[in-house]
Amino acid sequence: MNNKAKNGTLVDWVESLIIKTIKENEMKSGAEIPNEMELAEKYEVGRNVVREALSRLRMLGIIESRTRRGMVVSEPNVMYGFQKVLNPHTLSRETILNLLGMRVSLEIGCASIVINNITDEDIEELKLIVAKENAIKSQKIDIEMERAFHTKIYRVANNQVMLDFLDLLIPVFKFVNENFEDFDKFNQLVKRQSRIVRHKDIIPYLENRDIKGYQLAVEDHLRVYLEYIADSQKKNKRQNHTDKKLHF
Amino acid sequence: MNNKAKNGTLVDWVESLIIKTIKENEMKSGAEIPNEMELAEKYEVGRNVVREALSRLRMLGIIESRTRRGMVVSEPNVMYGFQKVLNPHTLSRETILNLLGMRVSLEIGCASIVINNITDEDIEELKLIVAKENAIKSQKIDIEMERAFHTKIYRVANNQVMLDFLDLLIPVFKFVNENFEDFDKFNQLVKRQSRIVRHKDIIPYLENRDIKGYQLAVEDHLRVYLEYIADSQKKNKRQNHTDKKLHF
DNA sequence: AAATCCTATTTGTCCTACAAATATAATTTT
DNA sequence: AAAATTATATTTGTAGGACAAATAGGATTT
Repeated sequence: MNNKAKNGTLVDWVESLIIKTIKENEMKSGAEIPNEMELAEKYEVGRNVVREALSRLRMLGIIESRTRRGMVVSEPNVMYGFQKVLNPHTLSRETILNLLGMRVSLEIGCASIVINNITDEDIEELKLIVAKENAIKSQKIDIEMERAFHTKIYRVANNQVMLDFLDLLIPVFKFVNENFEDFDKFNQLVKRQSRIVRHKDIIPYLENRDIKGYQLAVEDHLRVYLEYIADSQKKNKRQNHTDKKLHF
Repeated sequence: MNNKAKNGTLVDWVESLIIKTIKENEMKSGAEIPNEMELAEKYEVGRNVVREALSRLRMLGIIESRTRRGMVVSEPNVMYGFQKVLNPHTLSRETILNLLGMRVSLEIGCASIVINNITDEDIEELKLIVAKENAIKSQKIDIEMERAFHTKIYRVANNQVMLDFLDLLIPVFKFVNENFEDFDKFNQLVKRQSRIVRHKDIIPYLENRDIKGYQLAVEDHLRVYLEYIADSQKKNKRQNHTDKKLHF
C-alpha cells in the first residue's frame, strides 16, 4: 500500500481510500468495515491517521461504530454535513445569493408536485396558518408563520431532503434580511409597486389545483428575492472581510 | 470546561463547541483559531480529541491549517461535504427519489432566472450542443450531451452552488436509470404517449424569452421523472438491503 | 540594508497505554 | 442438558509522549 499522500496529508489519503472502497464495492448500509488496527496495517499508517479519517466519515454519517462491535457502513442524512457548513458569516455574498436562488427555484419548481399531492386537509391547514398570520401583526412572529407556511408546502411535496435543505436555509435568509443593507431597498421598491403576493393570495390556486397560477403566485411572492438576485449578479462584488480578533 | 460528553463522544462535544464558537463570535474567513494544545487545555481533553474534531472541520473546509502558521477559519465550498455523502448504494430509495425531485424542481424553477440572464451567444452554444447530440446516436454519448446541455443552462443561471449541486446528482440519476428496474417502464410509457420533449424543442422558448413556455417545455422534458416520483411516492417502499461480504 | 542562518513553534504522524463496552467463551447453577 | 453467570478477549475512545517537517520571526553575517 504505497502511493502515500501524493499531495495532501495521510489522513486525506486514507479517507479517500476508504470512501473509494465503499463506493467501488457497492457496500450497502450494514456492511462491515475492518477495525482500526487492520486498516492501519493495510494502509501502513498509524492508528491515529486511520482514526481521524474514520472520524470524518462518522461525522457525515457514512459509517457508524460501537465499541467492540466494530464499524459498519450506514445511511447518512445527506444534509447533515451541509448543516455545519451553512454559517452565513463565513460564506461569501455570492454563495449566499446562490443559495437564495436555489430556494426560490425550488419553491417555484415544485409547484406541479405540490398540486399533485395536496389534499383538502392540507389546504385547511394552510388556511389555519394564514389565519394566525393575519391575526398577529408582530414582525417576529411573521417570520415563524412564514416558516410554518412554507414548511407545510414542502411537506406536501413529500420530500424530506428538500424540507431539510430549505430548513437549513432559513437562517441564511434571516441573515440576508438583517445584514445585507441594500436588501431593504428592494423590499420597499417591490412594496411600492404593490406586487406583493401574500400567502392568502396563493391559497386559491391550490384550491383550484391550478399549477400555472400557483407557480406565478409563488414567483410573485418571492419576487423580492428574484429582483435582488438579478441586481446583485450584475454588481457581483464581495462583502466578505477578514477579522483577527480574539474569540476563544 | 466541564459538561463533558453528555451523550456522545468527547470528539463530538469538542467539534460542536468549536463550531459554536465560530458562529457565535461571527468569526469571518481568516480569523485565527487557537493551536491544538491550547484547545486541548481549554476543553481539558487530549490533543488527539482536538485533532479529530479539527480534522472534521478541515474536511468540510470550515478551517484551514498550515504547519507552524496555525489554523484559520475559511470559507467552505458548501457542496464539498455533500459530495462524499452522495453514494447511491448507501442511500435509501426514498432519499434518491427526493434528490430526483429536487433536481427536477430546480430545473423548472430557475426558468425565469435563466430567461432573464440568457444571451444570444448562450443560445448559440446550446444549439451547438444539440447539433452534436443529433449527429451522434450512441446512447452513452447521449448522457454526456444531456449533461453538457443542462450544465450550460445552470451556468446561464449564474449559480455556481446550484451547478455544483446538480453536477453531484448526475451519478445518482445514472444510478436510477441503470438500477431501478421499474424506471424503464415509465420511460417507455412516456415515450409511447409521445410526450417527449427534446433539447431542441426547448430552444425556441429560450429564443423568444418565453418563461412560461420554457417552463412547460422543461417540465415535459423531465416528465418521466415527475411521473416516476409521483408513482413511487404512493408505494414508498425501501429498496435497501444489508450485505456483509468481505470488501477490504 | 540585504542576505543568511538559527531557533522556537505548530501541525502531522507514530506509538504505547489504559478505560469502557461488549461479543464470545468458559464456568457454574438449575 | 439447558440456562444463568462469570471470565476473557476484542475493539473503540481517550490520554500523553515523542519526533519529523515546515516555517515565522529573530539573530547573525555579509
